[in-house]
Amino acid sequence: MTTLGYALLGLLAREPLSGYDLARQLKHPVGFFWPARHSQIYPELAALEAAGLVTHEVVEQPDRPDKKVYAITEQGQTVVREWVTSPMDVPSVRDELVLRTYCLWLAEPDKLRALFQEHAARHAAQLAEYEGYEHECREHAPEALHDTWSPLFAKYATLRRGISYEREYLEWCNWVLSCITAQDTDG
Amino acid sequence: MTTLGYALLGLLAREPLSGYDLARQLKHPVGFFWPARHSQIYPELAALEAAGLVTHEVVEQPDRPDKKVYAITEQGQTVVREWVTSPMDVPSVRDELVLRTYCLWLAEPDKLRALFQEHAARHAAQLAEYEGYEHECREHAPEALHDTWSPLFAKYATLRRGISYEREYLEWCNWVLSCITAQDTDG
DNA sequence: TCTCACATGTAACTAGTTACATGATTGC
DNA sequence: GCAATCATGTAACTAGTTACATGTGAGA
Repeated sequence: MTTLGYALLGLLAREPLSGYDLARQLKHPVGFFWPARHSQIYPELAALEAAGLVTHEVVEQPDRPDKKVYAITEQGQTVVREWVTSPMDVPSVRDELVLRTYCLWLAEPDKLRALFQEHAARHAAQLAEYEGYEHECREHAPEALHDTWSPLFAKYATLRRGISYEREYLEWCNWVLSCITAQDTDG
Repeated sequence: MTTLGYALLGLLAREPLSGYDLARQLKHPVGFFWPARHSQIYPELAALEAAGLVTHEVVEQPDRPDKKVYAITEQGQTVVREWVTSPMDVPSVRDELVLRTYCLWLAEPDKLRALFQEHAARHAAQLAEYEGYEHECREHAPEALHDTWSPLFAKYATLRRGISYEREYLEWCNWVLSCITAQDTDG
């Protein structure tokens, strides 16, 4: 089993979805922490079905092309439930901006400032998007936030992580900017 | 050029190193944001040399096996300097713990608590390590922190990022723990 | 003698990306 | 007629991981 396989099972444990819908969810909002393209999703679904973890039925749509709607099986539910709390190896984080920061002393000051300004803007935008989702969550289902074992709380918890991650990243970008701007005339 | 190639050039822009030394640095401290194994590093060095970005000389050591010490060329310096501020596509972040969090409603409460306790401990340990490096940095070369275009400031800047990242992650783990512990009897 | 750190490589595999490929239906 | 969204697939490539492979020298 690949991690993507578990990701798909996790989504299908909430509701039956087509490959297309799964691809959409793996862009927003799940895609913020586990993105995947359709070219990876379709073969993975076939593998999950071969393993007996999901089934599909073809749903005919009058106004749109037919689709295959996948549903999780009993066995699939067992597998995903076990996975959630199974031992995890230390994840490897790769961040190209931090790598570039390690080499920042080589760069031209003006271009460097532009780079960090761009990233600050990106993270500010992402933060705003997460905060929008969080607001929706609070408005739409405030009771879910108190039921820790509801799917909605799980979504809320990932949003909290996204928000604090982006806020922290943004603050760091601004700190770097303040450092490299203070020494404007040195470069 | 791969990102690893630039990472190696960035390290060699600071000082000449052997493949073995590069591998060590790509575990600690650079490895915290761009890990790589020796099996990837040695072929990459050969590619960089073929492209004229680095050269090597064999250094004989009386007490240890001979080694190839790589040095960056003029051309290599130009390439790495350009790269630092070149346009960057939006990086894709994959975090399996956040993915699992999205599925946390499926899990057994006790096991889930254990999972988050383990991760909280990991991030606390990583935070302590970064803070140790930062302390060293401050003690050893306090003047570097005021010279934004020194290699030491660049290192310090990545450390600041590591520290705030780990602190934020740790806080989030503890927040999740407080949520799932408050509802102890529900599961 | 055995283990550890130093030192350098190759081979096989896996996950993920990019590109290729097809086709329905709606709205401009 | 053309572009956009919905819908599903395959092929080729790239980066990264795991495993295989070899050898030196120091110290216990």
